[in-house]
Amino acid sequence: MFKLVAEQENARTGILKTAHGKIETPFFMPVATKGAVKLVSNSELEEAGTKCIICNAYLLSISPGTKIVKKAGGIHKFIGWNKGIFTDSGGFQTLSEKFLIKADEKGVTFKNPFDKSTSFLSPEKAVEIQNLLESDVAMCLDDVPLHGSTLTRIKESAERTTRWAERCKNAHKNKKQLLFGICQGGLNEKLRQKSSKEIAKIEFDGNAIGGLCIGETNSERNKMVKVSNSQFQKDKPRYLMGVGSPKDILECISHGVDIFDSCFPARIARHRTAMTSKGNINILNARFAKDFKPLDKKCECFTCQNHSRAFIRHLAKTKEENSLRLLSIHNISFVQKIAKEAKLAIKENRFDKMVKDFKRNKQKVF
RNA sequence: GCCCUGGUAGUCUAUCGGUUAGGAUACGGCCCUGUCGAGGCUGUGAGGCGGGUUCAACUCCCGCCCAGGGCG
Repeated sequence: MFKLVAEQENARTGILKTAHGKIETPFFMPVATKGAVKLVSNSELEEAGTKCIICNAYLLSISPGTKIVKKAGGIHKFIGWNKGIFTDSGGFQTLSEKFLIKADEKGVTFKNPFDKSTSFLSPEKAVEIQNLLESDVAMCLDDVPLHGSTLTRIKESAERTTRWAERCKNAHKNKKQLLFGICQGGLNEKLRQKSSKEIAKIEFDGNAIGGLCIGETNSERNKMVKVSNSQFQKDKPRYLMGVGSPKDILECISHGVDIFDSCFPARIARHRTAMTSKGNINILNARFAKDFKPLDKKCECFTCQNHSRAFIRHLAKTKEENSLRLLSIHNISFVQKIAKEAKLAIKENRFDKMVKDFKRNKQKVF
């Protein structure tokens, strides 16, 4: 299922075996909430170096519904993606006022975002949906406390997440599908440690770190990542949910994380920001009007091989949506390249140097 | 030559005899991290020129300049 290949201090590279092939870690999953990464086609995703994406099981269960996906022959056939697919349970949507109506021990009641109906999601239901979708990796339903929650609330959510994790494990029937547990614990070291230990004990196929990237500082996040990874089995994949940026990914790889997912690269692309080795740039800036260089000098993505900053800026200025697509392709490629280079660097025992070079190269922080 | 209308940031425009002259766009900056979000926040920047009335004028009056329209 998961095999460690090489390590350098806490950083590791390995191979995750799924029903749709082996995926080398560390890897980054672009977010395809409703079955597609916004503005980017599947072939463009592949060309960008994507081996795995993550969809949202809860949202897919509302539209088009599990029946249609099943009839299509499973989620891979439905969305036309033959590589890895994780599905998120919907737990993260509890953070959004637009979704949450109430959450208690039984599960979560959500507003349906597409109409005015409501739906109920229990741990069992979340697993059942993901079983029916036939994703490669299913995620447990967790109870995520908002950033800044009281200790009482963080404790409640962590304990409930463990109970829900056990229920998810018992409900999981799809033998071809892996199931990952998720820890909580907010920013409290003891609760985070306890939660991670409890999740590890249930013996999932992989362990995820949840409840981060919701407003905490980088050092707070890194601390929690270290705490969780210290409790997780070394021979199981570790997935940090919600990260992110090149810098964050590199930092967390150095703390032993194997898998990442985030809407960040694609979202900031839609907001006209391009990631470069020297920091993020806002392509709308006047200084790019006559800049005929690619977004990033060393990038080999479709965008950088074919188009200049000046052209992309021109498209963005004139509100041509293709500009956002080109930026999305670039940012996803950029992050994929970081993950790929990290993998090689760990194998060659020079990952620490890679991180140092990366940070030195930048004029500002990502 | 005469008449009319109008001159407010780089551009377009709102309002007003008295508080920080509002907005759009442009320019600059910041943010976004298990997505219903191609979004959000923010900074710089303005009353053609000269005179008059008034306690007080971007605002009312006069002249000039400029622009647009009309008549000859």
